[in-house]
Amino acid sequence: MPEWIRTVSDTVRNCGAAILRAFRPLRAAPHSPRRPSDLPVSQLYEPKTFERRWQERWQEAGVFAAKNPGQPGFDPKAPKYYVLDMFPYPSGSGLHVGHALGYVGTDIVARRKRMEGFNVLHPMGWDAFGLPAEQYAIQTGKHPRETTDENTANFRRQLKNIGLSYDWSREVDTSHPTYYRWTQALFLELFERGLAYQAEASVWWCEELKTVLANEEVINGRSERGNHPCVRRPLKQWMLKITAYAERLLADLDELDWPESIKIQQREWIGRSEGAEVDFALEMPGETVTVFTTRPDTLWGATFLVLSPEHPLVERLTTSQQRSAVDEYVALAASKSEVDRTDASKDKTGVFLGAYARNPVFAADDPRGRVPIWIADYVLSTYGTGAIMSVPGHDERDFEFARKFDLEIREVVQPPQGVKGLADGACFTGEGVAVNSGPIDGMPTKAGKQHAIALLVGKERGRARITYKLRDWLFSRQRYWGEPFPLLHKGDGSIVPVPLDELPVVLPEMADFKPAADGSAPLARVPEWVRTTDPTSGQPARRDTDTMPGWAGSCWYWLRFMDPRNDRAAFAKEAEQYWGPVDLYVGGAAHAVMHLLYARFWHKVFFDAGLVHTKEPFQRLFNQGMVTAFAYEDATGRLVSSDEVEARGDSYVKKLSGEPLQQIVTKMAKSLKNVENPDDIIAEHGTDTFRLYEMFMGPLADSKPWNTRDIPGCRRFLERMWRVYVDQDGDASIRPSLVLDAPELPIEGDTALLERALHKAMQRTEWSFQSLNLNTAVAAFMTFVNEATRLPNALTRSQARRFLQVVAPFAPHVVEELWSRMGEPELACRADVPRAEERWLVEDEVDIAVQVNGKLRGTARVARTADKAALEAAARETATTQLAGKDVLKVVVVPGKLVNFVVRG
RNA sequence: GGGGGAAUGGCGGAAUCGGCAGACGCAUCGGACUUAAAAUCCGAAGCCCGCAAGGGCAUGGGGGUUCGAUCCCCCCUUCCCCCACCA
Repeated sequence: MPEWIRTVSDTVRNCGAAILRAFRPLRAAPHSPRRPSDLPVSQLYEPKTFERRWQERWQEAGVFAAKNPGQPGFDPKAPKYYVLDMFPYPSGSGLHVGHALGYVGTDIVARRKRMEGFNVLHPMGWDAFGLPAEQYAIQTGKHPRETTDENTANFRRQLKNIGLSYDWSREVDTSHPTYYRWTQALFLELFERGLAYQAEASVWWCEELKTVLANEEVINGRSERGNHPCVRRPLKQWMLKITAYAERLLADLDELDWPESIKIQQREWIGRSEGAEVDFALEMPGETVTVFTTRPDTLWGATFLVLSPEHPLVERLTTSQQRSAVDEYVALAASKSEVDRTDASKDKTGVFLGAYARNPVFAADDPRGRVPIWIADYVLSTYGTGAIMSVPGHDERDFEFARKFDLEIREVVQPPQGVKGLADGACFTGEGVAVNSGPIDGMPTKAGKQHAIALLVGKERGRARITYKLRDWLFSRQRYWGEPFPLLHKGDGSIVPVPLDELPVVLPEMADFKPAADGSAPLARVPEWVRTTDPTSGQPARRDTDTMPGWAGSCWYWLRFMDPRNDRAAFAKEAEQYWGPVDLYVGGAAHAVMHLLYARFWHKVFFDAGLVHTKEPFQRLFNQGMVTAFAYEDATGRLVSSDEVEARGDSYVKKLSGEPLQQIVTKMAKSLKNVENPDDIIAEHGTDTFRLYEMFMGPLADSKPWNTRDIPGCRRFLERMWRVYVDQDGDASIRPSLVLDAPELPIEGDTALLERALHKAMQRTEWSFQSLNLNTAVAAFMTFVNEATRLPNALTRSQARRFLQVVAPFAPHVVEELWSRMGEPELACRADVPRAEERWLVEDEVDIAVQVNGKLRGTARVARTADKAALEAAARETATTQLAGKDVLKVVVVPGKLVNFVVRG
């Protein structure tokens, strides 16, 4: 017995007698080639009886399996469309309704594009390597392979439950050797191109996690994952030279169809600034300290230098009188949590080194050129040269510092008229005119910068320089659950890649993969894995024991999806030629910087290597909004768990005490018991209701609260739609007028009314796809069904059929069910999309607004083609009383819209 | 502190171009059906005054442009997100 028949009959068996009556033998059998006539068919909308069945049918028919060029069934005439979700990290807690929002949105787009005739690539996979997976594994005592497999199984089940039209034959798992083999191979591409290097770097170290972290993974001195304190430590680490691509990562943003806010964030992160390096001579012969400044025009106002506490010259420059104070400060800065160090609002601190430097723009005997050297933790060792010249007159931080330590403040830029400057006791940081600046006096800031640089170049004391905030990317971790570096360390200290045909370098099995207390890599504890031979030379070698960070696998996964089972290359060139770039990439704004920047970087390296044919991976990016939740707080502002709250009409009270509560909007949180799981909604209302509600909540891009109370509205819509199709009077599976060979009615009277309504719904649906405000499409469906409910006998088979084609991407299961009941032999998801036609969208008669002085005073019904004079005449009639005794000064007539009388008196 | 986004009934939201504010849904109220309830169907409803006809006020607040502003411009308030000593 086929599975779906069993499902239906099980349901029948399990239900009570009352529900049994709802199941009646099918009578419309001649029109339904797929249905045996003895099959019980429900008259009621019961999604459980058919949703799973249609999901299996799609799977069997392979409707969502995308064909690559050269594969059987590939249609070379069909245009391609690649719609990609940001693939999830498969956490132990599973998907909640917020994740599902974007997935449902892209699924609707993918389904619609397929119906429009595109060859659609819509894949899904798992970003399964990384710290959280390992932490979770350690907590539960299970191997991360095991927990990852359990979690991905759960995610896969949840996603399938939502009826998403992924091509599951392309599923990838970044933690699987068949995938990370190619992550390693592509890393070697970067290595061979000199973009991966080892460096002794001052890096973030997290004692709790026993690993180094990238700058981006540390927020205010605490780890992004787990919120553990972090400190800086010098360690030898693998770095990727993303800074070599800074300029292109910046410039190529312009051509992308991305939200402007994301582009701005990326520009900000790359942080290009133009300026100059200036060499200040030290009082030790031949020694200089180099500073970076964006304002070389203010050199004449530099009254002291500040080095970062970590600056290499600090040790040598400190005089004996200052020694103890400096040592204390340096130690303090090193031990201080970065929370304190990076807090911009805190007081400036610092210590004088006792040493002086010479400002190169002043003559050797000019006292203004002798500047004291300080250290302060507001100067970062990792940006510019780790040292600055302080111009307290024209930089807020320097100003604050100078005031605190009573250092000289000199005005060298005159603010424009009316802007406050030093004369008013304020620091002026804008552009003005140079003063007290010798050769550049009188020059505007822009010209002053150029002249100052030319002057420095002439004296060989400086040069123009472009700096980026973007740093090279710390790419190694001393953890277990990641891609091993495919590199061998030879006895002579050289590092060679593992040959491509020896990949993957598989993670060794380890029972205890906890990080070591000293921070050494867990892989170093597997000597039989570490000790190997270099296949090229036959000499003994040691494997690199670091692993790649969690980001590695997501730096190229969209390319693997194009050709996921290729075992000769990461992806075939022909596959990339055809599918690239991603046409629509949807995910949360949380990845605005890191993932999207890293992915662009790798893609550009591949472009240079001739592996891909586009400069950028993602042509259009769309950020889905956050799904928030309602929460309730009592009079004291304390939040109350959702399961203790009861709705009383418009207000909310605490169940036990009856205490009144205030409804607010927050993030979903376990502690508030307001996290929603799609499984629960689907179990209660069905997949289609869940999908519709996800979209109906509001525009895809907006942040909006989940409200379980609203869900029945979508369910009721589907039930109403069902009743429009399924015979309510007799016991057939469908209204007799809708079956395959039903006579087509002439489009007149009520039927013409429905035709108009249908075209309106089609038009609004088309609009909704442009902005991805799919909520308005759902509203349009509801409006049509309301109309059809009012006029059940006027609905023709053609209209019923076309409506299903429009709804199909949104509520695919119920559409397939009704479609097949109508006798359609093919699957609805393979049908085409009917288009709205202009002739059905224009009305013969329209209501125009009649305004007096811009205020609505009535409406007038006029022919669509009426001319301005006729419109005005009709409007005058409507507004007779309001116009009586008034002077009409002007009449504004907007054909088809309104007439506005401007009157006096 | 900087950047981005937002603010419309009791709630979620709608309103292609500057042209009838509140579509669609939730909650609410009324009616029909029912022994009753549920479900369903039909209907009401922004707020204020009024028996009504009608009028006034309304898209966070204040100004402006316009015959006309949820929409464009300026100022302000609140909320959300991101980044925060980058010289």
